[in-house]
Amino acid sequence: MTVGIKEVARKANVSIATVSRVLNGSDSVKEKTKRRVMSVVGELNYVPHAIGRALITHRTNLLGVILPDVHSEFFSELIRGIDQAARERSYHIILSSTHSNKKEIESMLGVMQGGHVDGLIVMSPHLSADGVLKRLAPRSKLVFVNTYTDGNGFVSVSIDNFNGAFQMIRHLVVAHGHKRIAILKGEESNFDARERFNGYVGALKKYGLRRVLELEITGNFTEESGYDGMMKILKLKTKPSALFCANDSMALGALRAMHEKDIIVPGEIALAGFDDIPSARYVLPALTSVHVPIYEMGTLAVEHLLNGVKAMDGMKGIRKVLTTSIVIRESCGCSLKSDEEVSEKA
Amino acid sequence: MTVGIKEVARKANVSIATVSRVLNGSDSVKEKTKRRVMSVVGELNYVPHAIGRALITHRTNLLGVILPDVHSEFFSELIRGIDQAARERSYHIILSSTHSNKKEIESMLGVMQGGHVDGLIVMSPHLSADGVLKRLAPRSKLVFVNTYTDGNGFVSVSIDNFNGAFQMIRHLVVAHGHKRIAILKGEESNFDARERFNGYVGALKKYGLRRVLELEITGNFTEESGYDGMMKILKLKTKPSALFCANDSMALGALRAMHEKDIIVPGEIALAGFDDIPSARYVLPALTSVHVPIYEMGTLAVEHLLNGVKAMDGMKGIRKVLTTSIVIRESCGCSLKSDEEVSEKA
DNA sequence: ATATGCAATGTAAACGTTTACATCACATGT
DNA sequence: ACATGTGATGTAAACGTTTACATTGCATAT
Repeated sequence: MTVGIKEVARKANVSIATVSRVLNGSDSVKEKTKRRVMSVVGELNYVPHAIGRALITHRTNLLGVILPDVHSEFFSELIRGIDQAARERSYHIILSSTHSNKKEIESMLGVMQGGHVDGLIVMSPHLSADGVLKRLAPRSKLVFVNTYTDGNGFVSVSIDNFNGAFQMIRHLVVAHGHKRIAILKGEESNFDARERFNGYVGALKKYGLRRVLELEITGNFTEESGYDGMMKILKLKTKPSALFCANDSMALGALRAMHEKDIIVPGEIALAGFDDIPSARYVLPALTSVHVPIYEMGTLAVEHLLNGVKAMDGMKGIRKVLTTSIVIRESCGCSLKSDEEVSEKA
Repeated sequence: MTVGIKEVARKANVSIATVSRVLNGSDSVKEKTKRRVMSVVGELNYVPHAIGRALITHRTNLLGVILPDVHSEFFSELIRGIDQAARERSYHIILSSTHSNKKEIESMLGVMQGGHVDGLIVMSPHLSADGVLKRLAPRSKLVFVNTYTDGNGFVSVSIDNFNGAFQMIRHLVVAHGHKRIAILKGEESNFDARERFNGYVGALKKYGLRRVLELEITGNFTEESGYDGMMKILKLKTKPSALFCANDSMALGALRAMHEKDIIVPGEIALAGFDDIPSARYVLPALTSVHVPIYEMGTLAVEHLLNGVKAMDGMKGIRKVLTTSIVIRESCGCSLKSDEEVSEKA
């Protein structure tokens, strides 16, 4: 039905080999022939058949991306980064999201082994790399994003959850003098959540504060659970003077709860989040948060996938951790203080 | 390198044809043989090579999705819907976003003609369907999302921008008695923006209000442009009593501007948006907006693509318009009124 | 015993390319 | 005139499947 290389060849009075050579910008083909072929190609509106080509070249120029059911902002930024970097190298991405369980991930890995993609980017916050990938052919090109790679020989890109949380607590302590800081953390099974919690604990320790178990509430990264968690906190006899939420969605929920109960933020309780989602700057008071370079994480993953091929073979592994930065807005109480006090760097 | 059908065949003492039949759940193959083959398949961890298969079946089980650089919430919801529906039919999607110009879209169409995908979903708010697709092979399976399909014979799914806007204006007029309603519209080239503006104009006319040119400000759907637009409005000698923004991002910007200038919302100026993004419910006052069923639009697009194949051949075309609904929150002033007054339905 | 039919399996072509190798025409050096 | 080299092009195998068609073996009917 569609026009193939043969028709082009016939119409241009050459063999299909020559047509192929022209199309692949080969070295040795006479300029005149080249022009003749190209003219026929244009005339017939011929487009090489990617599948036929892929079969013999073993390259599809497709990258697989496997994501969990991740919140919207994170999702779109990551994809944007990946897609952009991929397209610059004339790759396209084949996407599969909302994967929460092993089964689904493995099904996607099937697509991969099936030769449909040249490489794979996997984000699996609940499953460790080793756990999922026992069966994957070792030669596969693969990079993990924000995934716990317990074994070695993996390539991974992630953000520095620990330090982001650490610095935020540090800020609450040294810039504002908080001593009773609650945390709304995520689920234990979530890699990001764990690390952020560790950062919180680490900072407490570092600055001589004791952990108080009743101030450690577990949510599940949804706005809803943030609201619920805050309600629990507000029932405490001695309330915290500050609350750190392991992501912004929960912080938004907590904020809603506090509005409802007429708690003044940051006057009575200071608030800080993590992720720096767009809404963070539009709520009142504007939310102080930890900014994470999601887009960059995406582009970096692609770059590693497409450049660092040998690195994988060597069983060495690469682990790139992108640095986070805290962005100060109103909810932590900085607007209440003099500029001088606020500007505590590093 | 990887294990192929031949090795399976050899190890199971059958021909590759039989292996193929077993794998495709064919009718006639003896139960015993079937088991033997499957056991070898498991043992060798064999996965059929998708490319080889696609070459002869002419099906890749891949759907192409071409999106413009669309705002994050819309983006992720749409993808979620598409991906979900696709996976239910064991398709995967190959995604290409941030396409703003014709060139990029056509490049993606190349991938399509190249046989890599079985169908295509295209969202192109700035380019009309006819305009873009002159060159596409007519047999291609293709559905448009939120795109102006001026010609016929296209399949499209979109949201009812006109009625969403219309109803919102209607609400502002009949429930709150506004007579001087400003609009912050989007760019003329944007299909959604045009329709929403038309809805605004239509409602004005219907309720006997006159258009006032100085109340029609053009933005570009960004928060920034909403802020700027609002600043312009605030410079007017006689300000509007209400403002309708063609999307929520601009409404958020406008809200920020009003906060800054100490304008009370909705007391002095009522506000309404369009899209019902998540932030809408977290800002203060919570934003009244038009809800759009993005997820459903995605699933519907896939269903049309995969079911309504013949419909396309018939040059008839299908045009599905999803209905929108207004969601009342605080920014329009409803919380100030009695429940009775508010509950004006239909 | 031979023919007939059916169920199970095998053989080989086809899908649309790329590419190693072969061929060809021609110019150059002798 | 002949060998040789070179640049341009053609031939055919290969990639990993599916599937139309051929073949085989066996049971049943005659």
